[in-house]
Amino acid sequence: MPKTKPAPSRATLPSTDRSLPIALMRAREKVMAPIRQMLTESGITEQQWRVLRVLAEYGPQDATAVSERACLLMPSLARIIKTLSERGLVSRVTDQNDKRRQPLTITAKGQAIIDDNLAQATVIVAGFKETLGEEGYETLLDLLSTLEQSG
Amino acid sequence: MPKTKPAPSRATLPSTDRSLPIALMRAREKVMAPIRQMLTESGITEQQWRVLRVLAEYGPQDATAVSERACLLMPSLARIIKTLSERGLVSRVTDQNDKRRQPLTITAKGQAIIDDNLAQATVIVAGFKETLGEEGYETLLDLLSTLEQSG
DNA sequence: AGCAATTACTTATCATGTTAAGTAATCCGT
DNA sequence: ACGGATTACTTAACATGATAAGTAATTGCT
Repeated sequence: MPKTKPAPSRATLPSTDRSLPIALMRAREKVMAPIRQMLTESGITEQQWRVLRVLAEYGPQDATAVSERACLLMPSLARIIKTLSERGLVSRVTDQNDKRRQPLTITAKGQAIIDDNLAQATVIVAGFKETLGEEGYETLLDLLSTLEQSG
Repeated sequence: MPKTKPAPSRATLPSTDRSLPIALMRAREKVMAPIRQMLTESGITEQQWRVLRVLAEYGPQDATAVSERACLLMPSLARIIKTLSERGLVSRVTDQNDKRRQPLTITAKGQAIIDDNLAQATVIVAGFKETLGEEGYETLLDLLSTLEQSG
């Protein structure tokens, strides 16, 4: 970050350097960088990875559930599912009890991607955990959780 | 979040519910939601707002500096600047000492948007600060900062 | 001076974020 | 049974995220 003159602005702006939204963004950026790099080698994006992980963790479920768990908006998810489906990483069928729903299932091919990357992903996250220390790590997750559930 | 069956996965996945990347994303989402809503009424996006804020806070500077401060990749920023420039919210000229550089300046019209929204933005952030408490808030920023500067 | 390496940006391409609107199926109260 | 909500997605349109490649100006080494 280049250091130039102070602030010629009229009002007293809360510095962007100490801005919560930006701090959250930078931290996330830092954490995701190595994970994204890992996933690139498997030919999938971070969001596709989240979808596969949710399906692997919670089992077959419809798009709305995946949306909440993977933190993806439905329009994005619709596109992602289409891609993953075409590539044979997930499969979907129409629920005959409620034809609006289309339960998703991870395929063996999709599970293989999880299996191939899980260990390394765990190591990466462990690295950050070590950076913050066990206590700091838990504190951070708690604070983030508090934020998320506020309002 | 719907609660279904546990995990039929082969390996022991670290639960996405306690995943650092996802927690960061959800928290950011929560914080930005009201800010985005506010900005929508001014007809600008969250990213455009960050660019204007950085220019207001640090004064005229070229795109690379804005990129780092506003946490935007250069390709995204190039498009945003084009838009903001066309709308007359920022102006850019070619630096005659180094014709590669194009220092950016916020216009009066751009500054007006900052002035119109600054107070409300401050209130919104103050709300989250209150949620976490003064101590928790500072702790959170410190932990995020530690993360960002690690590695 | 001369040329490779670097810097500051731009363009291209594909994937996602975001909001709004649309569609089909299901639910619900009367 | 029937029509107005609601639900589970899908499409559309525009802006941004991310990687790669391209361009022009500048730097630095010989």
